[in-house]
Amino acid sequence: MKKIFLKDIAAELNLSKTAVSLVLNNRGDENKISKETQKRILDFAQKNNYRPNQMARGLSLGKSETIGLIVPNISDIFYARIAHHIELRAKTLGYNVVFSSSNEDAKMEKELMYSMLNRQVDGLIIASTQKNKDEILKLREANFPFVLIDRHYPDIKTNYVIVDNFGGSKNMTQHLLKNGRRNIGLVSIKSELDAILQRRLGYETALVEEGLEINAGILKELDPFAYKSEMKDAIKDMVSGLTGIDAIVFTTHYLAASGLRELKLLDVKVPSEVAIISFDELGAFDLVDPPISTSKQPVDDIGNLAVEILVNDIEKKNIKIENQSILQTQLLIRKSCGV
Amino acid sequence: MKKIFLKDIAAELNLSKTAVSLVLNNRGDENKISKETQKRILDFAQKNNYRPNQMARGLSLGKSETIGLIVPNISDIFYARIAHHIELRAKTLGYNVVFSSSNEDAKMEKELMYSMLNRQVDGLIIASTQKNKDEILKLREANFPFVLIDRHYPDIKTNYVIVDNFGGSKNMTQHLLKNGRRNIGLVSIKSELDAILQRRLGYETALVEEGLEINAGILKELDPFAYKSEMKDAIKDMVSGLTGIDAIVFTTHYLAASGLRELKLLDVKVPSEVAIISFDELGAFDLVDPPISTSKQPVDDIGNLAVEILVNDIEKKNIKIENQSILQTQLLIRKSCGV
DNA sequence: TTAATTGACTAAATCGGTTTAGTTTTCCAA
DNA sequence: TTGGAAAACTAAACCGATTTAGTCAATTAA
Repeated sequence: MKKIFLKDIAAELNLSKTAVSLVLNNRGDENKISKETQKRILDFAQKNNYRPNQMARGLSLGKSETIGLIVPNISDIFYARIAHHIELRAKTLGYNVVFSSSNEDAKMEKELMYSMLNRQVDGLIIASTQKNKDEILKLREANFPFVLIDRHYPDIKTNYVIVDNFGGSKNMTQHLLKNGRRNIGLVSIKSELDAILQRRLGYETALVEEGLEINAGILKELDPFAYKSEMKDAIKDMVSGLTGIDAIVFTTHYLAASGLRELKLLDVKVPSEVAIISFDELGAFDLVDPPISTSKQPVDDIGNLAVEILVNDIEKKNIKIENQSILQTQLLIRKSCGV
Repeated sequence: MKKIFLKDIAAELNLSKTAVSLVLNNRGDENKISKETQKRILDFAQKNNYRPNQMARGLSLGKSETIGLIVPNISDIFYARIAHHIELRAKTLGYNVVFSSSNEDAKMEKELMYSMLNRQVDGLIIASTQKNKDEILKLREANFPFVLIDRHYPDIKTNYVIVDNFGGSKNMTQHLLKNGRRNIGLVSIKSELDAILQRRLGYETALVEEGLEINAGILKELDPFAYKSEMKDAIKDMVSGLTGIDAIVFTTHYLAASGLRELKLLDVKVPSEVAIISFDELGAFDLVDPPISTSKQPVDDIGNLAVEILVNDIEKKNIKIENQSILQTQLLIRKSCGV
């Protein structure tokens, strides 16, 4: 069975490429192709398993029915899940997904954006490094459809779907306070990501509102790429007699996992000596010893909404969708914070 | 800054599209374009940020410098990790990656294969449902480059990269035997996947070689989509007085996670009453209570090797690469099996 | 009876690249 | 001084679709 092209069908049926193309694109009626001819074309195409060359189609139409997805790292379960939801939703709307990981590298991200644009994606969904302001502005200027997820540029007005990082983090901290913890540390990453700043701010606000002081000594910010090695000292320092904390808020799941590992190595009892809680969760946080409480992000909603906003934009449907969405996280209380 | 095309460059510099195209594809020298002209073209293209339309290029060249990746589910951490390695390796070799999830559905998988072919991917990497023999044969017949990963078709000779499921599973079981467990159950999924069959076979072989009988009552095969709800009964049944097992082998990570959940609900002590071990692992198996022993798959090697074999095939480089690879798993012993 | 309309199509341009088969001009050797 | 080769290009075909602007015959309206 060899490949068959539009012109083959046309030749075989003694018709023009035009007629065949129109019919196969469901525009036979409006172009007054007789019912009979339509049937002949459809049947023949079906029988010979005709599938249009999408490159040719894309070139001609100036679009590709493809969405580009750029995330920091597809092997991060959080982004993998979002990717899955994006994929599913996109498929139901007739779009394919091309993905790539930026590895938190601004240059790479920029490269990927252009690479995808050259591949004629119809729109982009980006969990950005937040270090490509210029490129984002260019995209917007060019009126190119895109949606930011997870991370947005606070001072640029764009479509985005993020979560309430501030609120989620404040909730977590308040929960610890409510349970009598007074000396709560924070382990975060060194980063200018707004999401991370907001989580820190949420933590601080909860403390301040409770009339507590913020103690810089128990506020650790680790290098995003070296957090595993830096974690040992950070934890050791926090639980030492000097600072003697009774709880830790982790601003992201892999920090919590790593932190718990260190706590165990130091034989610190969780939650009796130190309670912990994490923003976002890994797959098995409910199985961990102890099960870790989290502010869970609605990955399904993030993915679905992003696609909907994007496709709405691409197809200029003007269905009214709120395109600056801040979703709420869900506080899941498990043993790790003592109740 | 508006988009600039080949013909714009040509017009601007008073040259032909041919000259510009040749130079931009690094074929100026062999086509005797003067150094000076080459420099003019290169400079102008650079300055104006020229980026060729990949659809046009792809249409013309009949290739796209894109690899298609089909996995059962990108939100499964196992496939997400493989995807990440595939992506990294592909990028260094100049390829992009398009991915899609088949959701274990043969029809969907077939659909995706054709959809990607229509998008002119240069090659495919597939973790197949193993239910599309005909399509795989067609691919092979058409001499289309592809590599199977994780799951292969045992009776079709193709490129593949898989792991030694039999050996890995046998090792796990033998480890439990060595530690004095005699009544070892198996929890697997109902599936014709060769990988799953091999894992079961490895388990059975270990028992038989030890002179033990295989007891169908403690060999559970759950529905792949309903395993969560079926797990409760399966576990309850296995630990009941009648069958009274002292260990369980899980053939995949999510079964282990789910199974452990149920064991905890039933207040079965792991590993003192029942030891467990799992083929493959989630991100946090070392943090779980108790840390779960596993046969760990080399996801990085799987991804890298698959890309190498594929690109070698695409580019017909004939570098000698073994293209039927069976990689070894690594037995990681943790507390869950009692030592 | 004739012009206008409708029905059922088609030829050729187009999308933005790559590539084949030349074309000029210059230079050098016989 | 002339023919062949080399240097430095270019015109036009091509990839496989979509789309614009028609064509031609039959029918309808005036």
